[in-house]
Amino acid sequence: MASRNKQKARKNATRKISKKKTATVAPANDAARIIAAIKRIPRGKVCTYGGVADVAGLPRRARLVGTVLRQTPASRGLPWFRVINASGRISFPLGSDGYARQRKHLENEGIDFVGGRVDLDRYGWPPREKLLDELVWGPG
DNA sequence: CACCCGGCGGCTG
DNA sequence: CCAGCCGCCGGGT
Repeated sequence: MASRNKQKARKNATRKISKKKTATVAPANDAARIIAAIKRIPRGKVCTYGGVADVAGLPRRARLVGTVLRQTPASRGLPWFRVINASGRISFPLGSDGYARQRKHLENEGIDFVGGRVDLDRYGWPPREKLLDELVWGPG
C-alpha cells in the first residue's frame, strides 16, 4: 500500500517536473540502449526485464524492454533468451514455441530450471548487491 | 484526446 | 504458490 502511494507520488512529481514537455525526444536510442544492455548479459546468466531497463539507464521501463524485444528481429549477436521476468520464469506462454526455444537455449548454457523457474540469486545478472551499489554510488 | 493493450513488477489476499 | 489488481509507459486505434 505504502509502495503504491510512493509510486503515485513519484508519478505526480515527474509530471510536475516534466510539465514543459518540450521535445518528446523520440526514444529511438532507448531501443539501442536496451539492445546494448542485453548484449552485456554473460553467457550462463539471465537478467530480468526490469534489470535490463536498469542497466540501460531506463529504470521502470521493463515493459519497454519487452516491447523492444518483441519488435526486434532475432539476430545472431543478441542473447534475447537471457531475458526473463522477475519471477524467474520465461514470459512466453508455457507450451508455446517461444517458450521451448528460450528454455532450450538457457539449458544449453547450463541454467537449471526448478519448477519452471530459474533461481535469480544464482543465475541473475548483474548480482543484486552490485546493482544496488551502482544505483546508490554510481558506476566506478 | 480517450481508450486499450502489452514477452513487466510489487503488493495483497 | 497462485490470482488479482494496479501502477507504469510506449504504441496503436
